[in-house]
Amino acid sequence: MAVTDSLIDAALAILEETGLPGLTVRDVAARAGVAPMGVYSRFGSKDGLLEALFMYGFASLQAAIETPPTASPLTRLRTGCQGYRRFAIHNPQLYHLMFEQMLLLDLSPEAKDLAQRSFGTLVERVHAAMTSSELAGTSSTEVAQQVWSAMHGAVSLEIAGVHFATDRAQSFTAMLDALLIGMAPRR
Amino acid sequence: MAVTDSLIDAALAILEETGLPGLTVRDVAARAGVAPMGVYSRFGSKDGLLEALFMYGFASLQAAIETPPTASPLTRLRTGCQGYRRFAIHNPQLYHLMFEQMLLLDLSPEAKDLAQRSFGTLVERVHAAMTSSELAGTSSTEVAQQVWSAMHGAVSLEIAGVHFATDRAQSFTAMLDALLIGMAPRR
DNA sequence: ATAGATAAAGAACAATGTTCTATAACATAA
DNA sequence: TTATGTTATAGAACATTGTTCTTTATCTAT
Repeated sequence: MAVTDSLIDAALAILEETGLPGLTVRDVAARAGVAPMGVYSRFGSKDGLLEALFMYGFASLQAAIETPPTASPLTRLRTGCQGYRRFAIHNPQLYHLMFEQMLLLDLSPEAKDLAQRSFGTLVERVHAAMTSSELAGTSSTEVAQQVWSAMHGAVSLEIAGVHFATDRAQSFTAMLDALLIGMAPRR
Repeated sequence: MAVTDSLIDAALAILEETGLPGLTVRDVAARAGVAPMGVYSRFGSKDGLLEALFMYGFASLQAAIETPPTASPLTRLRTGCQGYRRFAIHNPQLYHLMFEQMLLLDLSPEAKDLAQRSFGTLVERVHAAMTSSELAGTSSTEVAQQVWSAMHGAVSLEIAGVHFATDRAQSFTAMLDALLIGMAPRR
C-alpha cells in the first residue's frame, strides 16, 4: 500500500535528518500526510515502525554488499566489505538503528532471519576464499564473524565521530588488509 | 557529596537491570531516596546524568585496560585488550551507553578528554610494540585506531547478541591475533 | 538568633507513545 | 441499488516522562 511506503520513507528521512530522538510518531505521520493512528494500524507500535526500518536497512545492506564474481574470491570479499562501509557511511543513522537497537528492540523472527541472511552472504564469501586457499582456518562462520566484527567496529566508530585517522577510508582498508593478511595461510 | 554518588550508583544499577529505556529520572531519584529534582540540581538534566555515567564508564574502562609492564610490549597490548573485553562484557549496558550514545549526546570537553585519554593509553601500547619491532607501520595512532575498531566491533556485536561463534572469548582472541599478525613486520 | 541563601519536595507543564471513540469509506451480498 | 458489516481514519483523551515552578524547610554566617 502506498501509505505504508510513505510512512517508511518519511521515517527514513526524519531519521537521517534529526536522528533517532527526533523520530516521533506524530512527525512521521504528519510528513506522510496521515494521522498518527496510521502508524499504529500498519505497524502496531513505534517499535513496529522501527522494525520496518530495520528490515529496510538490511535489505539495502544486502544490496550494497552484493558484487559480481571476480577472478579471486578474496578480491570479491574485499569489494563486499567496501560496499558495507559505503552503505554505513551513507546511512549513518539507519546503520546505527540497525545495530545498536538490536539489543533493545525485540525483533520478530523474520527480521532476525533477514539480518542473518546478510551474514550468510559474508560467510559464503569467506568460504569461497578458504576454498581458493586465500584464507586459512576451518570454520568459515568463525572467520566471517571476525571480519564482520572488525568492519562493524570501524564504521561504528567512524559514524560516532570517534576516529583519529586522517583518511578514514584508507584506515578502513588498512585494517581489513591487516586482518586478511593475518588470516592468510602460513607458508 | 553522598547524594551525587547515590544517584550515580542507582543509575548504574537501573541501567544494567533494565537498559537505557528503563532509566527514568523518577526511578533513579526514587532508588537514591531523593526527589527527581535532586537529579537536576546536581546534573542539570538527564543528559547530564548520562554524561556522568559516561565519565564513570571511561574511568572504569581505563582501570580495566591498565596492566603491569611485561617483558614484551605486544603481550602487554594483548592483555589490555582482554581487559577491554572483560569490562564490556561485565557492563554491557554501560558500554553501550558510552559508545552508542556518543553520537547523540553532546558531551562536555572534559568528557571527551577523558574518553580520549583511554585511547591515548592504547596508542602508547601500540607505540611501544612498534618500538620493539613487534608491530610494523609508521603511525601508532592509525594502528591503534584499527585495533580499537576491531575490538569495539567484536564486543559490540557480542553484547548485541549478534555472534555466531561458539566460544566468544576465543573468537575475540583469534580475531585480535589475526589482526596483530597482519600488522607484524614483514620479513 | 535572625536574615539570606540553598536545597528539597511536590505539584504542574510540555512532549510523546498509545488508546479510545465516533465517523467515514468501502466491500459484499441480496 | 441498497443495506450491512468491516476497516480505516481523525481527533480527542490518557499515561509516562523530562523539565520547571512554587512553596517550604534547612543550613550558614554574622
